[in-house]
Amino acid sequence: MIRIGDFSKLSRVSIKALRFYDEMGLLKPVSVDRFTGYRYYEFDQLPRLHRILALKDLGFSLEEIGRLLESALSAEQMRGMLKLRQAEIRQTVQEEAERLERVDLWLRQIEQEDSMSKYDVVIKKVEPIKIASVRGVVPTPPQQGSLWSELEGYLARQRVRPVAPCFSLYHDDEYKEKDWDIEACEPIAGDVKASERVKVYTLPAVETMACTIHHGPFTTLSEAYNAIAKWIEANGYRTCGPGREIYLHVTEQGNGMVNQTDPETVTEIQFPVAKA
Amino acid sequence: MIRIGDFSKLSRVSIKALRFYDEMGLLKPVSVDRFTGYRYYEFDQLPRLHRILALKDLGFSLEEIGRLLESALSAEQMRGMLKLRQAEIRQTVQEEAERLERVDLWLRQIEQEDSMSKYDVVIKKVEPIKIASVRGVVPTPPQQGSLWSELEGYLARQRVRPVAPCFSLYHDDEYKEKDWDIEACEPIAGDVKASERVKVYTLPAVETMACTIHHGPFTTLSEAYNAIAKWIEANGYRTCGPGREIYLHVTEQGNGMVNQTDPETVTEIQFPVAKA
DNA sequence: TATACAACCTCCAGTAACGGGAGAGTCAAG
DNA sequence: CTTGACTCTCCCGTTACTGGAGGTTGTATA
Repeated sequence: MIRIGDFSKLSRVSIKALRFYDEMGLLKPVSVDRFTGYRYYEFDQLPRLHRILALKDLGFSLEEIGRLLESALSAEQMRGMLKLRQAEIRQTVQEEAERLERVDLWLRQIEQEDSMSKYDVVIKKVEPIKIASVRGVVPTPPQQGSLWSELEGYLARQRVRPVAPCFSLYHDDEYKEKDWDIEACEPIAGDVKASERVKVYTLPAVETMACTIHHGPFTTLSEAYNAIAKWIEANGYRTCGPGREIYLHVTEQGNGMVNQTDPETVTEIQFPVAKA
Repeated sequence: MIRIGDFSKLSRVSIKALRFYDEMGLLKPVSVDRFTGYRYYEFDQLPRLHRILALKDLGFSLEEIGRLLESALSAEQMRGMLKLRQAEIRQTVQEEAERLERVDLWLRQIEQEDSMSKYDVVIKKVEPIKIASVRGVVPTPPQQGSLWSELEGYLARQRVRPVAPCFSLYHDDEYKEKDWDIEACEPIAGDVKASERVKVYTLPAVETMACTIHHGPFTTLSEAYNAIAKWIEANGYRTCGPGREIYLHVTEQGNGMVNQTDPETVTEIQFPVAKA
């Protein structure tokens, strides 16, 4: 019978931890004085404690260790837990390696530009979204006004209100000098009739969407595109669908046209991506 | 001015998180209604929030992000933090890779023996320890009794009490058929005079000590040695000093000699190791 | 105008695995 | 009998939030 302090020294496990393992049911003292509450351990409990430490070392949580220590556990079940743990660790290693890549990219950018980039790219998950849209080919992006007039006019006649910021989908895979395939999209709720020109459907969720925010006039939007393209390539992704340009905050000129040069404009650029 | 719910939808950051960032001082709403407490945000706060998310993605804690967002931060300081983070991630990756090795070893052992090994090896840090010792060459380990008689006799005459379990140091690097160089050690406190045969000194701390526990008679101790040797090799370590055999719990026969066959004996085997 | 209901607020509890410390009781030696 | 080392329980703090209770506020509809 040894007291907790000595057992702690023998095992080099802190008293606090031993009490915690007692409470968790991982390692109960062989006896506890009913009046003083003193815990008394035995030497032959050291192997069990050692096993707890070994399993902790493999990264199991104490709860998992509790299950692993149940005597009724077969070698087969143990194998299953270990295989699972193996997969989890592999996952962690990969995630950390990717994170390291991203840190490296930040560092390279600071070296290059001697300052921090204006643009921060993050991966987000995007929910499915129901939209009404008009798609067409226009010479260049700033000339997509006709698509928007068509869409907004239709929705106004149907007395439909948008439920989130509108955005454009850019369907061309490559950069083009002219003739862009653009879809003007307006998120909606409830039932809206489609027409020949106006489609109504739900964009599916995107698990890995690379996103960045541009704060400034549309005329400088290309900087944001450059930054996100660089990020996507440097992090070993590739785009796998049309990019979105979300108009979070725009101002209008008197004539109902969007102000292309307002410096307060806020736009989000999104690209669905996948590991290359 | 947008309310928290809309800001949350725009940024795809939960309301709870936004309130938390407010509380942390990472992202204060541009205005808070003094009477209702409602938080009001602006579109141009999205870039800052995006930066927070990007830094979080690099694995910085919110506190670190707070410091990184201070406008007075130079590119040089930013570089420093990033370099530091880089080193931390590299460390994590390596630790996880080593952990993966250990899981693999467990799995291999289960495959081989179709059950779990009796021995769990863990790395521990061992504090410096002051000892009195007698070192000598004996034919085989079970015949080290003479060393112990000499040491215990001397300590008894000096009226010294041991303060921790006694142990042997095995100074031979390789396995030997006969003539083992063994040091019998007794931890002590306070000042003890040395003699020609009895040395008194402090064993230095060992940062990485591979430890396992043997529960059973001394006659089966070799199993523990086999297990720990296998573990050390499989995990890419090598021994870098004399092994310790710590007698945590022994019983004596009537004649004052240690009982070599008591199944309740508990012994710990330790080897200082370093990455090969 | 009344009312429903969505949105917002603050505060509290819980998460994993303990470490630190308070305040009180216990044990062994001198 | 006293000192000092040891032990007990209980509570708080750690991270980055999530979930929920209980109470306001804002807006849309009947």
